[in-house]
Amino acid sequence: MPHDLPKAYDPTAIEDHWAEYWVRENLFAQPTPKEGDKAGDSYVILLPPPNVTGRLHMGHMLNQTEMDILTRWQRMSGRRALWLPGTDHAGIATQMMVERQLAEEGKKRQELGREAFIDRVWAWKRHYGGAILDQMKRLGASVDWSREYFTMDENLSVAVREAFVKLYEQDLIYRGAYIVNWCPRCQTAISDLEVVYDEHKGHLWEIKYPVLGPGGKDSGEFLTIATTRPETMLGDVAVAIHPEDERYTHLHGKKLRLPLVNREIPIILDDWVSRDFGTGAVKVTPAHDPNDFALGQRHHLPSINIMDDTAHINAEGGAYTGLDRNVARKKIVADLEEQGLLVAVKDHVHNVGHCDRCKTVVEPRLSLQWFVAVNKEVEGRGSMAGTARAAVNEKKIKFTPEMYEKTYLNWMENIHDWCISRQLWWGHRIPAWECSTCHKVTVARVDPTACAHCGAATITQSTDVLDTWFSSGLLPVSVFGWPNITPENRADFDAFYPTSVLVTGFDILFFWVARMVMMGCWFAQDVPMKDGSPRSLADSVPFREVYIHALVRDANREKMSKTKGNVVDPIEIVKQYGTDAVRFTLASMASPGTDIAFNVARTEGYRAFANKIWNAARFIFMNVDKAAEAGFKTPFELLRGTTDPSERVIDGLFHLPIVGENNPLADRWILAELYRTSVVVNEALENYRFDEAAASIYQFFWGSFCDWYLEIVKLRLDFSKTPSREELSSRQPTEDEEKAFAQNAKAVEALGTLVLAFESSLRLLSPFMPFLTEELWRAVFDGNPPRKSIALARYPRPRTTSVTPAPVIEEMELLQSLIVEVRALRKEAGVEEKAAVPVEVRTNDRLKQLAEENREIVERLARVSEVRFVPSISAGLAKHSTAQFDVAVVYERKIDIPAERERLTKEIAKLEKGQAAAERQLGNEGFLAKAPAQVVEGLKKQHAETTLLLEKARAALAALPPE
RNA sequence: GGGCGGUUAGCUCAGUUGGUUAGAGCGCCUGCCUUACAAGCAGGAUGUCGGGGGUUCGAGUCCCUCACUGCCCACCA
Repeated sequence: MPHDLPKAYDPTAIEDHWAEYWVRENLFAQPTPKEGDKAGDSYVILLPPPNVTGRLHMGHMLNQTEMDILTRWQRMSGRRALWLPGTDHAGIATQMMVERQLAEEGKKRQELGREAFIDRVWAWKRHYGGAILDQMKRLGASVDWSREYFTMDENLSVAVREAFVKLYEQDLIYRGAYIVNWCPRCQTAISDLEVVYDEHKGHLWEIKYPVLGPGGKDSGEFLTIATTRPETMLGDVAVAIHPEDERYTHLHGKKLRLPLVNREIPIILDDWVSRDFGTGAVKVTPAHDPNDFALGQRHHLPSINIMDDTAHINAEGGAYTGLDRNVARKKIVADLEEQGLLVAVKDHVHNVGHCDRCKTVVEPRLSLQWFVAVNKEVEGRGSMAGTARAAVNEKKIKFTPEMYEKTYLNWMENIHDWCISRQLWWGHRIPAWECSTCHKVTVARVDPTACAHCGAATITQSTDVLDTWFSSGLLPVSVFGWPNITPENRADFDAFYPTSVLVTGFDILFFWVARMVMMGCWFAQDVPMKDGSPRSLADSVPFREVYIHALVRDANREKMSKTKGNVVDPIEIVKQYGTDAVRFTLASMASPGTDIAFNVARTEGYRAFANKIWNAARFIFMNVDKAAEAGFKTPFELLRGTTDPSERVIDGLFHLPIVGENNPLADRWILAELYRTSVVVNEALENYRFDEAAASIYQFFWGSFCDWYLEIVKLRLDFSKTPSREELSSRQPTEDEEKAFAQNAKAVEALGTLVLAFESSLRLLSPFMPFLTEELWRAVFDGNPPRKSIALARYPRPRTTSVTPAPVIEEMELLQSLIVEVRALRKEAGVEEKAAVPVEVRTNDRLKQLAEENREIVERLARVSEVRFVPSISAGLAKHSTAQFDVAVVYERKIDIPAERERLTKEIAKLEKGQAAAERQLGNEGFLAKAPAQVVEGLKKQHAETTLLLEKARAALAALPPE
């Protein structure tokens, strides 16, 4: 029995089932279009690939919820929707994970050797790498699993290699010795972006270096330098001072003796030195500081690297060789002090860079690395960064919120060359071979056997791998087949590139978004359009829009972190409240620009919403069953209006329902509200206003459909007196039975609208709450729906957005306000909840007619026994007034005079305030002259109403008997 | 040091190109198990829109300024 629903909605009872069903049936696969396929705009989203090592966190869930809403909405709107999932091999993160595993076995990766280690990582990936995608499946993400990618897949690796070789050929990739950020724990270079700075209370050590006199002997004079990293002095090759620093003019051209090392080093002059900082004299260590490196280049100084890969002092360090950098620092400071060369130790707060991945203090260090020259111009096509700037400047990529456009451009304008080599084992190995004969480098698409320069076979491949972001930066082109775009093999690329929107957090704006724009534009521009014409910048971008969403924080706005222990595990919350409730929470809090303070109180509220929908369904199904028992059509038949299962008929129903002018007010009203809601929701989604869309659906379903429509429709849902078919075949119906038939006709009509409105509401809600709506939608069709999933039905989308059927809504609102006023009066007069009382209404003809036509509704919803239309409300009755009517309940119990006086006094005060404000404006000539006529008219009307209400309220107060 | 946000009800947040007397959810108060739903229904209270100044007929909305707060970028040893 599909209609035998439990009283409370239990998400756990249905979610796993549907999640599995969607995957098993491969419902969201978007196959490669074939020649001759119906053309339709594609809607493509590339899932920002989570790390294979990842576990799903709230940020992922927000990100995925937004993408899923967009994709489901577009798919239901008839577009060729593709949401493409995959994972990132995450070089450092994954290597660390496996190293840790090895450590537990007491092993090191070096013991295994490169090949065995990589095998081990693959094994780890096969075993654990799918965890995060499994979580995604559980959450019902409507991705195309048949296209799932991994950044180290064969085809994607081919793309990486092609990109590297091509950039090398274009002279945009070079190898060089530069200062890079070195993580001694990960033992690799990392890019500037992977360094996070923390404020650190350290020291500024002032050390005096002996000035050498003639003959290279100590002159007895000293030059005092200041440093935060005394251990690097082992690599000093000079001391720099400002050329105009008068304190040191006499030292120009002199030399110093580097303490502890006893190396003779020059004093050099450079404008870069700040005279105000420290002592105005800077030690120069080109191998361990980017500024010093630049100084060294300018002054042609040597670089002395004093540390090994693990930040221990190397052979250059003399007595300190083999010491860890921190130990060396202590020892050096102690030794200097002993020699009387330590002048001062001052407290100093400065920023210290840490490895983003492992939080180890990074060491700026000179090393041989590979770089992408992002600013270098290539003849005829500008630079990579320049192209990426143009894409945004020329609005080929649109950012939401717009302000991120500025952030992006600002970064792109100050961008430096990108260090892409990593000294790791796990990743795409750099396709460069060094020749030990001629020492030149061979870069090739196919593994070479001999040096391209001298022909010698003495070549070895670089041991470095590429930055993970190099491969993920290529994803938008590589997942659709690049670089193998041939006439026979380009359908995916033509259909799906550029992708529609990138949905992501700002934390990877530079890491990933910016790199995709650079690489996407650069490589796609070389792929001609299908008709052979050159590809414009607009068609080269990797995505046409970027939607940047908020960060999910905890309920106290704190950033979630493992160390703080405030991480909310989405899977746990989902188990507790249901996926749909969590999704709805995230959607409704996802207003652009602000972070989300995730609060389970909201989720509780949306679980209640899910329950509300569930119970509305129970109510509807209860009546459907009643109707069926009485021999009326099933909702399936009602919905189709025919049993013809042809596509056209089914398609026809998947819009918004309409009812005729003769249907009761409530029917026309609820469909008008549905229409209005669907206008708002579609528009909100166009603009990534998930919050607005969610709020609008919530308000419609709960506030309009349940609170009003269901209550009203109950009056007509009467199937109880239906004579059976057998009975009727044998005799004429009696008079009572004739009445029952009439009643039944009304009931069937009511049920029809009810089911139509409900079915449409489910579709409207479906992208937000896919599980609940799937379950209920199928139940609407008695388990035999016209589509395999609600996700494949049509999204309610009005044909025009301009039409607002206002009169119906206005009439209904008038009726509602009458009911609300009566309810309030009842409460004030202390009428018992169950008692039905007569009311007196003084009003105009319009409301009188409306109230008479809908008398039953008023009576039921306001618990009224009789509506008396009177020329004026009887004396002694407490009344409420609106601009349209006065109303009072006829109830013998005495008015609570003090309470009534208080209420009226408050009301009068409020009205007076409003009246004064309106009069001030209307008395203002400037306002009358300059404000639009419609605003002035509105205010005049408002003022008239306020004045009327004020008169009524004052009269009512005066009429109150004294206490 | 440079840049970008935020500050609206007890809490979390909406509030479109300035336009009538500023909204929602949660929480709170009162009364109800009214046979879809107590995860519910009905009614109710609640705001110097961070401070100050300006522009305007009109400012939560635009401008200036101050305060508090968050983030991003840079990395002066």
